[in-house]
Amino acid sequence: MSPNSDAQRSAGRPRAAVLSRERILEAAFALVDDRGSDFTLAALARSLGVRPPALHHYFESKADLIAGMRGRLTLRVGDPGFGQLPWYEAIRLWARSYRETLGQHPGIIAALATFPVDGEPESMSDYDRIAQAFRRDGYPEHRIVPAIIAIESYIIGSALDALAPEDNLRPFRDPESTPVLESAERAARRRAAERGVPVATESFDFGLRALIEGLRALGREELEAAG
Amino acid sequence: MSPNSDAQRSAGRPRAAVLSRERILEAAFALVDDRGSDFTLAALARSLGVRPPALHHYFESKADLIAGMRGRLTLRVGDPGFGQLPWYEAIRLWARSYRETLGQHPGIIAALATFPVDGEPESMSDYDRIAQAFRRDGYPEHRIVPAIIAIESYIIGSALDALAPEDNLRPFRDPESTPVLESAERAARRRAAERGVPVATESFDFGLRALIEGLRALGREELEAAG
DNA sequence: AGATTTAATTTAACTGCATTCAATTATCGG
DNA sequence: CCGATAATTGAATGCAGTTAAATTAAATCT
Repeated sequence: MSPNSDAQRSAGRPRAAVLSRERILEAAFALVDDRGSDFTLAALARSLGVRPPALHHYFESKADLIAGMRGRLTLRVGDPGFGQLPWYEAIRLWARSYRETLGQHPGIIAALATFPVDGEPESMSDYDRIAQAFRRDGYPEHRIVPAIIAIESYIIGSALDALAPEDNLRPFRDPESTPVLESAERAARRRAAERGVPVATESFDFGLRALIEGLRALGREELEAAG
Repeated sequence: MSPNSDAQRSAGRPRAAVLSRERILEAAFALVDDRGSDFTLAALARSLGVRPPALHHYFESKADLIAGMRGRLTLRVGDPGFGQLPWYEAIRLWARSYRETLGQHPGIIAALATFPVDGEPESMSDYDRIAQAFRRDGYPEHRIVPAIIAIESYIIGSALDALAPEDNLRPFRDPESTPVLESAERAARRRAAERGVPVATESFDFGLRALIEGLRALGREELEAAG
């Protein structure tokens, strides 16, 4: 938490190591979560009481650092029990957890979206577990991957949507020219308020339920059609 | 098309204007579509046979330029007939068109996602037309906006997913550790090949149908429950 | 224990980017 | 034809990520 005492370290190896991959990642998340400060290596180094090039000793590049952050995120999502629950229940929990994890670190979303993915080996086994659940429950083989991709796309799209400066800018919209949208939005807000949840969360949940329902229905349909 | 003859223009106003907002936007799309070349003002200026500062005469900043590109994109999506068709048919056409438009300019997706949105006034009236169709068809008022957001999130997430370097990196994945995923993916590919469409398109369409089906079902459900 | 290698930093420097400012040259309106 | 304005270039600024070399400490070897 402390911005570090700025007793300028002079050149040379310090008695005890100041940095580590872990410490850097931790500070990176703290920085990225802090709206207002921009996510630069200089700012990150400053928050660690260190000069920018020191970071390159632990991460080759900024892209490498972000890849590390991604890895940490997927670890946090975890497995809600694809082994025991039917896919459509497990994946709902998984999606909620995924979104919540992304939502806790809004700054990284754009970075994840922007920076090239270089074949995240860790998260892939997660996806295999999910695919197993679909197959076990008799989902059409050729629809398993599309279904998983659909859900992930929805999650990431929702996370990005949540990034937009929302309420700050909404008032600028001219209520005269979009009356229906306006009143529909009020209704949605009222509903979320009654439930005591943020409107974005209520909205996300509704769409998620719809998507999963639809995936179930289409899966059943194709099985019956195939006889 | 021509990369411009590089007869260095010397300082001062030229006989006829070399640039215009239109010409710059056109070149910007051409540049952003060209994978490999990165989307910098310097590169854009070069493609127009001009020095970088000249661009600032027409666009205050890069963010401003990107806002201009966004405006052009929303124009291209257009209205598939929300006035005549039921919402669930019109929105399917709209979603396809939206995604295709994004897909034609993959480079801009990340930019759109990354750069701050400053309250696009144009596209909002589109959303109002869509909301009108939902209401006309008796969709629950408080679910109209969530439904629209769900679909848009799905589209944007899908567009981003399509950005990932796909087939280039997939082979690196260890088939041993993700056998189910592997075979499911082969099945999906085979299916798409039979239909003669790109696998990403087939996958997008499946998810879109599922989402729309689910939104219809949940809408009906809530009406009956309230009924 | 001393010499050598390796590790963790800093300092200095480079490159490319968006952007700003002043200078330059042309057109346009009176 | 003269001043104002428009469209460009040239030079310069500041910040980003990165690289290379210098510096100091620890770890390893003999």
